[in-house]
Amino acid sequence: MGKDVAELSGGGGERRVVSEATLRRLPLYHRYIKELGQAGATGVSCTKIGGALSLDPTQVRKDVEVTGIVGRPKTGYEVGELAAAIEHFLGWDSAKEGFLVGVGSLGAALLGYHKFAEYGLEIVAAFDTDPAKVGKRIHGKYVLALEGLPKLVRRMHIAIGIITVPVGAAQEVADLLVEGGVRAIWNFAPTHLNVAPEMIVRNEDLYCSLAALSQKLRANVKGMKG
Amino acid sequence: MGKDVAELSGGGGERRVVSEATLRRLPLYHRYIKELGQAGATGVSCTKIGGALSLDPTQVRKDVEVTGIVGRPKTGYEVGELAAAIEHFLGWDSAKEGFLVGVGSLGAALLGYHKFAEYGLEIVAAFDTDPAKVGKRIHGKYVLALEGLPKLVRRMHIAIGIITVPVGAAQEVADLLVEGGVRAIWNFAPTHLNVAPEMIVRNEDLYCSLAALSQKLRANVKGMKG
DNA sequence: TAATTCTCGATATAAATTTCTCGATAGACG
DNA sequence: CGTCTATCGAGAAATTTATATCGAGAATTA
Repeated sequence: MGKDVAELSGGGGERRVVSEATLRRLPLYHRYIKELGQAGATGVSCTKIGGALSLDPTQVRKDVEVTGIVGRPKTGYEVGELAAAIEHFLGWDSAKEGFLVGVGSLGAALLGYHKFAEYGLEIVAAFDTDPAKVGKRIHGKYVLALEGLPKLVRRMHIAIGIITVPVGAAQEVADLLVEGGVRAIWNFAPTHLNVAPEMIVRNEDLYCSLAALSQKLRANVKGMKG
Repeated sequence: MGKDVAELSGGGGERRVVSEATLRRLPLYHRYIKELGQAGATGVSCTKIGGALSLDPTQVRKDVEVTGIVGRPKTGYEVGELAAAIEHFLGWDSAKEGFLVGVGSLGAALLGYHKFAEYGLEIVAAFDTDPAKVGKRIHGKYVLALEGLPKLVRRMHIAIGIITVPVGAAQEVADLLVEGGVRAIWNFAPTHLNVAPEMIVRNEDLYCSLAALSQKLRANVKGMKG
């Protein structure tokens, strides 16, 4: 249940399975080699990437391998090629459209993240129940009433729903998004969503993150005392 | 390098190592049993938790075990006890103070998350370089000039630094926080921070998260086609 | 042109995590 | 009061993930 892996058809038609950990590291590599490219470099090696990001070179190589790119001994990879390979693998070269629901402070902040477009996501509209917000534009995106959500999702073939509503409304919104036919949900509400298992759900739970940090801090203190 | 585990002295003085994955799941359990408690329930079983959160019951049991709590067969755990055990284990019962640096839209949104206090973090002040923001109050928190940051961190014994500045300024801010003596950094800037290895750094990289979602979506489409 | 060095790619090893299996015990029920 | 069921707790197995090792090929240098 809930294996943290993703399947995809590889270049030759065979399928590969990629770990969640790899998926989280690939964007880091991409960002780094982009910087290198802007600095004028043309080649990268896994050793170099690993050194810059405090990671094991072997691991970098394994991660990079899943994109299907092949490097050359001594040289490594060509910066542009590797960047393109990662972009393609992660699906950034085929942007998907998304709706954001819940224009609170976090939702509004996300609407301002215009760089999402570079990462395969274009937020085309926002939704809220607050009449004071409906009809306005925030960071250039129109805020619409929640009622029309499912129909619009279906009509516009929206693939991604972003939930930035309070906990109490999250499940309801998720249901509306699923009803409309989104295939993935990016959930910023700190709660577990009950949706069909084939739905792609990604929980962005700040409290969970904080918990991990908090625990490490506590363990750290105890460790110093003892 | 970078083992994702945390040590802590257990109840009897021995040390346990907890995986990052467990650390991320514990808050989910806590939230669920809190809901149960508010609904009037007094007892929970791992089976029940697992069922509600779509997780394996055995895994829930293993996770819960690290808090040191002991359950009773047939009954499970007492709701209040389990909640308290998780809270203590995660360090939520001993709040740490933090500074937030970078009062952009995301930073301002985080300043409004008053619930952080329940999770062991109290943001006591914010910092920014923008003179138009300095001196104002946002969500009740004062915005101060960046210059005084290290001194104030040291004087007030601030443990946590939250970075919500643009990428270009992140490393610089991290250095200031470290200089002041914070022990943990919660980094929302999409970049790798170079700090001493004993520092606790938690990266909250939305683009990486989005990448994972994007890739799964792409893999999903391919899978359906083929 | 040959030696050297660096890095990829594949294989093997080790570690960690999740899952499974087995008693043991407490509560429910007749 | 005895039987039955559900759940904990602990140990073992299986799966995943990360790390280390080795050989081969390409660029640099002498």
